[in-house]
Amino acid sequence: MIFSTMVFVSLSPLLNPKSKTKFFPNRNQTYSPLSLNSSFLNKSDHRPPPSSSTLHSSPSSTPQGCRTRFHPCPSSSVSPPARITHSRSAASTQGSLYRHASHSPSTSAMCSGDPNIVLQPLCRVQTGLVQMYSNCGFLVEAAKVFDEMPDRSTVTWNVFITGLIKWGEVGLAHSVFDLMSARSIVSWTLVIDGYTRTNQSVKAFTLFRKMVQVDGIEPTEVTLLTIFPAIANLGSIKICQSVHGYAEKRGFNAFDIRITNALIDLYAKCGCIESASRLFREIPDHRKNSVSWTSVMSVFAMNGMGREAVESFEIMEKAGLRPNAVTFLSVLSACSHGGLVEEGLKFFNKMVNDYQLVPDIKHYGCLIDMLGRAGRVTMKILEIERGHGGDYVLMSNILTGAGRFKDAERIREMLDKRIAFKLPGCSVV
DNA sequence: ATAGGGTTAG
Repeated sequence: MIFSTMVFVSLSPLLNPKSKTKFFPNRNQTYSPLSLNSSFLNKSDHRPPPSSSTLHSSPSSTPQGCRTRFHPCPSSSVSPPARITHSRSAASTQGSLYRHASHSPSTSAMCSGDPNIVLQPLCRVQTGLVQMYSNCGFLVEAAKVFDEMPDRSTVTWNVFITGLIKWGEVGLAHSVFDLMSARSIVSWTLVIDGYTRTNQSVKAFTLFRKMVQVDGIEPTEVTLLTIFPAIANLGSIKICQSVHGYAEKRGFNAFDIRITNALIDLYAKCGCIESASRLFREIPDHRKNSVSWTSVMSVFAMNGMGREAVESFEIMEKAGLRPNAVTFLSVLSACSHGGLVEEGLKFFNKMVNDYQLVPDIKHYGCLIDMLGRAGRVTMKILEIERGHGGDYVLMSNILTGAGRFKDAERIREMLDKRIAFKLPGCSVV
């Protein structure tokens, strides 16, 4: 079939054994998923060294700037023993699914010879295979199954595109997307999302615009939430406004609080504080959730409006909404920028004691920044830490990173003393 | 059967 050949050609980099290693950068042992008792995917365990040129046809493959969850590590997410287990079940599943198909309720229909009904279960099984391989990072295997499928549904294509994007092959995913004859909104969203997450904002927005303007396809709320970070990255208030208008016109804004919250953030990042806070004010109170408040607090934080952020926090709390770690980060950042040291410390206390939230490096970063402006850095932080069993080592590392070797040294000493003090206590118990 | 992050320091 011509179509199949086209797909094959476009996937040839994936099917090229030389490119295999690229997908398993952390793999320290090689074995194939179906090698145990499958012959239809013949794998070699002795592959030539990676040849990046076979795949890097465009800079889009560059993983730099990608968010981490975008590039799960194959060897950590799927451990070798699990893989072997998986391999066995994959191979046996294949058989059992086929058996299942022959005993399924549609057996009579299949016997009647209706090709559509016969093909559907096969397509689904193979789609499942493509998905399984894609999720595990076995893109070559996924491509092979995909290529050899006699019949592919839109879901098959989407599943394969998902796999390619998940493992950083956005450019390749786009090529596959281009070959589709019937793209669903999921297909578009996937590729746009791939570009957004790899910081290819122009490509993301170009594709989004093509989808809406040329192909006349309506985005879903997921598509919009996907395109917002790209627009924020472009920093264009004009695009921000036009997308906002679109969302408003289609009713997204009214029916999905997530869209409104994301728009607040988008306006702020495009430098339009007034629009951001107006958008927030226009949300009916009963629809405001903690993310809405957090978003508006971060708008205040960006502009040194500490008082307003503190005030927002209090209103939010009174409304019975529970702040999370991000909420506290916003308010701490606002306190830091607004010079509200006492308030900032109070919020940090509240976070740890009242809400039992564990501060991370960003919270400490805010604290350091805040206290750094006021002087007295180390002792103040240690006061907090002593009360709440915080992480001295983390603190010490932060200070070392900031060039405060002397302070870091002192913290280590205190840590040692603390351990020395604690040990006898433990032995009594 | 397929997307599925509202908000994350400096």
